[in-house]
Amino acid sequence: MAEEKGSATIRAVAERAGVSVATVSRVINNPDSVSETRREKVSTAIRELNYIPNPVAKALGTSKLRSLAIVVPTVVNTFMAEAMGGIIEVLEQSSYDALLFDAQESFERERQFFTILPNKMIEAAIFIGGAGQQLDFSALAERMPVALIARSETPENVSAFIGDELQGMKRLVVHLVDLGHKKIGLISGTMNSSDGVRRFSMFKQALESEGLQWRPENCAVGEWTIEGGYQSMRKLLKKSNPPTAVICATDIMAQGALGAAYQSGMRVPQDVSVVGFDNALGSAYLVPPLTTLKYPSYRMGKMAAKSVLQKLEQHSAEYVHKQLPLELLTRQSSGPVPGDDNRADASRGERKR
Amino acid sequence: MAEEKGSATIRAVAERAGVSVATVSRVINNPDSVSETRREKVSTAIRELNYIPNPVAKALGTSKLRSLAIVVPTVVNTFMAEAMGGIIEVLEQSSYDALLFDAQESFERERQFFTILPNKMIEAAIFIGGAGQQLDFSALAERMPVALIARSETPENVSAFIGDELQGMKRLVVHLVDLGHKKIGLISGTMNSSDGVRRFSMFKQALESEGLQWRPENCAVGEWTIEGGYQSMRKLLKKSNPPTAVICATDIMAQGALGAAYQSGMRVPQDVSVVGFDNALGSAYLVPPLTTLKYPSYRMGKMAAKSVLQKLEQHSAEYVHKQLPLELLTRQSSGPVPGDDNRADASRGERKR
DNA sequence: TCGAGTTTTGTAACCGGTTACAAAACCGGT
DNA sequence: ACCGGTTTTGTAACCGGTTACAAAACTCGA
Repeated sequence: MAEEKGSATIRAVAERAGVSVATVSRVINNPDSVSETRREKVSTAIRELNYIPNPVAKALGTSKLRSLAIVVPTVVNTFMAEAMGGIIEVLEQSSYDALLFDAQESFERERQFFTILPNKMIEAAIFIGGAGQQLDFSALAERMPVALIARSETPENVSAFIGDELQGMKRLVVHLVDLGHKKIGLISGTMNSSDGVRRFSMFKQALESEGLQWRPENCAVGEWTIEGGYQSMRKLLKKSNPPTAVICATDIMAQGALGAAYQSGMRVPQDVSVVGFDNALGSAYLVPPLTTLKYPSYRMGKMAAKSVLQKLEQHSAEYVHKQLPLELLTRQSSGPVPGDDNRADASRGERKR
Repeated sequence: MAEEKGSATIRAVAERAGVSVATVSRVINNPDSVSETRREKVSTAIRELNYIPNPVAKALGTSKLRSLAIVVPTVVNTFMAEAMGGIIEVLEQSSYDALLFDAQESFERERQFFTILPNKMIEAAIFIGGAGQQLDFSALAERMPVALIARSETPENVSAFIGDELQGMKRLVVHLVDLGHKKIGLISGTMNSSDGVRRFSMFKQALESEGLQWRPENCAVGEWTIEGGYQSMRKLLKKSNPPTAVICATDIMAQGALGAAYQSGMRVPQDVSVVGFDNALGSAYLVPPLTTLKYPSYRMGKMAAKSVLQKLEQHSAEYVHKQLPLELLTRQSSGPVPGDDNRADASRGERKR
């Protein structure tokens, strides 16, 4: 015989069950400390009154609102979406809710969150990507558990999950070299972001470790968007002697590059190979399907959520710093270098290395 | 000379300023009711102590936590992402935060939110899409302002924003008919969702209004995902006499269909035309660029957020029910029917209608 | 200068929980 | 039946704000 809406107070329950409010509170938070009989009575009263503890009142007492922040540079991006999906899947089985903060691609806003978050009674924060400058997370981490996904910073007092991008970049280069490519280009995001700089230097390293020369004219930078990839590819293709293969810093940008190639009448991979970087949702269904690195964003989301949750319930929990391998997914957007007689060799993967 | 961290209490401020807590509270919430002198003193104290009111304590007093829920069937989807982006952009300039709830494609979970939300001291809710069954929103709407984005339900006491899908579907059909197509297929999501049923019946209506016959063998249903679109397209293409043009219920599915066509060796649009439905992020950069309807998800997100915010600050605000036109974006994935001698005509758009 | 009317201020109760502390109830052993 | 020790229970203070109400401090005209 349920009554009213679910808005009874703990005092009402106490009265109905003929016990004190403290007892009711105990039944809810620590049942074992209450005698069988009373526990029964209280439970019944709770059910009858359809009582649900007010989370805000609870929070005021405990300073814990059971909510955690997800901070993204933009929500309109499949990488973010996947990582968020992972986080949320984990949260779903906890008592925590996720508050979403979107920096709207503004570095300034991103940094503002540092001062906003602690005042919202948020218990933990997970930052995903963000092509912005380096940020000092350790100050924030002193106030709450912090996890970083796909960011380059790794202070001691935060957990961080990132792909092994250098190794990934090397795989990509080796893959293209195996196909006979010598002139390999890069399409990346703007250089005023730490991410851009990072990918760039990794690209150089990877080329060098294959004994190739890095040439500025084979590189183009722009926005971290489809459109950015599109524009960069056009720029590259306009050159008199364009690269025969192009590595894009994200799949999103690779998609733009594919579009640009198509519109310039270049066939992929016959005329030019294009490879991406994070296996965005849908990359397998592009035309042609994109050769890329599988960046385990969903999995990292889960790991990050688990790590902060653990830290939350057990303050002594360890910080996790994990660098995950990136797996090469060979699909159709990469092929033998045009006009290479060894083509057959290459495609059979018979080259050395 | 700021002190400590931003965790002073209102009593501390009151003491420092030599006034009562009530006065401090007034300075913050209703400055005009306080005399010039005291207001000054209090403001200074606030600044000096770096005081920021505790939102939870405030919420306990006012029953308002200044947070609102975004409910999505899944967060890993560009349509959702864009709508969320719109919502968040609006929220950013308000004092509200967004809590994210992901039903994980489970109808059961989606419905659970109805009972969860009211108990979280959430002040409003925005539901985006959701290919689930019809839900009764009016009960929830009695407890808080509710806005619906791209859902078919339209109770009186909620605000709802949806594209004019029937008209959109007709445009698509007309476009294809203009290109000479007679055998037009549909790829849609499962029929146990209201969305699926809706798109399906609209498709029939649209065909009929063009004097075409609806044929079950030209239709395929599956998951509302890329993979679903891929599978459905394969099914369609395997038929002995497949449709010459296929309408997909979402761009996501269309992307899968494009992939399937490519892998079956069919050229788009030379061998088969494929069109989508919501101009997902990136559809313009697919190969070939996808002809589709621009579904203004970002804009709807903004509208929805504005409407609940308005309702929140002014209880008498009107509910908004808006049906937005869907604009046809003609790109390269649709072309004249194969082997049509009138091809030239059609592509010049000289056919009647 | 007084006092009615208006504005500003302070006191204290309240929102709905948690929890320290003390009191009450219970336990088994002599 | 009594005792010390353990477990269960209740009282009341507290978290950090808001706000009703009454008191205090200002108006300004007679």
